Amino acid sequence: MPTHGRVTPDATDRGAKAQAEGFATVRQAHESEMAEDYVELIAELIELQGEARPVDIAERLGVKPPTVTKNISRLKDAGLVSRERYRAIFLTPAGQKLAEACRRRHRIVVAFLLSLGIDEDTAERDAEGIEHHVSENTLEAFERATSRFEKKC
Amino acid sequence: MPTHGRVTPDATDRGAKAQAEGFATVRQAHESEMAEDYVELIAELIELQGEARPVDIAERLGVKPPTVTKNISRLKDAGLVSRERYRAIFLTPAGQKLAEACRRRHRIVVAFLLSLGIDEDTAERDAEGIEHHVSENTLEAFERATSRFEKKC
DNA sequence: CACCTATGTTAGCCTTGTCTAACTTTTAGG
DNA sequence: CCTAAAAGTTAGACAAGGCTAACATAGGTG
Repeated sequence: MPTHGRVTPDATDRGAKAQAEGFATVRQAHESEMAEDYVELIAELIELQGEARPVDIAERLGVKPPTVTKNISRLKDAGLVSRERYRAIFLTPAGQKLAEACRRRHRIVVAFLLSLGIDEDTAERDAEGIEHHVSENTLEAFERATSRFEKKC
Repeated sequence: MPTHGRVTPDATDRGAKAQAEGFATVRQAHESEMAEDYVELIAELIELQGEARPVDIAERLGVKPPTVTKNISRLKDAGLVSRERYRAIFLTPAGQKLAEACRRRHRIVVAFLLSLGIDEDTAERDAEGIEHHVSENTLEAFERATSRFEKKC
């Protein structure tokens, strides 16, 4: 018997273990967020301007240039970007693949929020945070729901 | 005229400044995540077992006890919990208020995901990450959409 | 009531991601 | 082609949030 005032889990308690796994998932997502945000932005900049330079990345991320230098070198170690000192940044095949997945996810989340009637600024802002925590499962549900809403259902 | 191969922002570019603000918002959300997760869980444990003890918090968060000790002392500094050494943890009025807001948000996000046809485990998991990045605006849209779906619209 | 085990804390380390200050390289203009 | 400004890097600091190892306390039980 439990020592304290502990009771059998009731209906609202999905169990400590499941909950712990959920939090672990969130912590893991946080670890890949930096990489995802960078490659997504790099892909965007290459599309927009032909190349991604640290100064632009810093401006759009709202961080200072040294932060970008340090993080880019981490991405290089991770095999996501290729780059030589003082030159523009490019994505490796692995980086391109990740960027494409992130951009797809981002597009789906934004489109879904817009279909809910949320204004564009809010949709973009919230999507930036939400996208890293959406499972493939949920993403597909978003896609289905978006078209349902678009059909004025 | 821009120096490089830079072009006038096209339709898909919402501007560097807006984008930077979005990322700043996400970074700010990350700073309050720890506090929100803890107070939410503490409230849950108090409801479930009458008190919140570090060992249970650690188990449910999936972290080790020393991590809980350190973070609880941060929350105490922030005025969200009250507690004496070696005793159970309780929420201050400020902590209770925050916990209530978090639990409401959590409930809304979960209910919304469920209404989309997502299974319970996935809904709980994704909600854990998503809830910290949902603006009040979006939260209200979720509420509206949930009832729309429940009406089998 | 003394002690063993659970629980809790302290100390110290690590990684991530941010910053400022100072230095280096590139590059555009005269 | 030389030089100043813009861009990039390095060095070093710091806070957050994890961890392990070792120590401290509280409380139920023999």
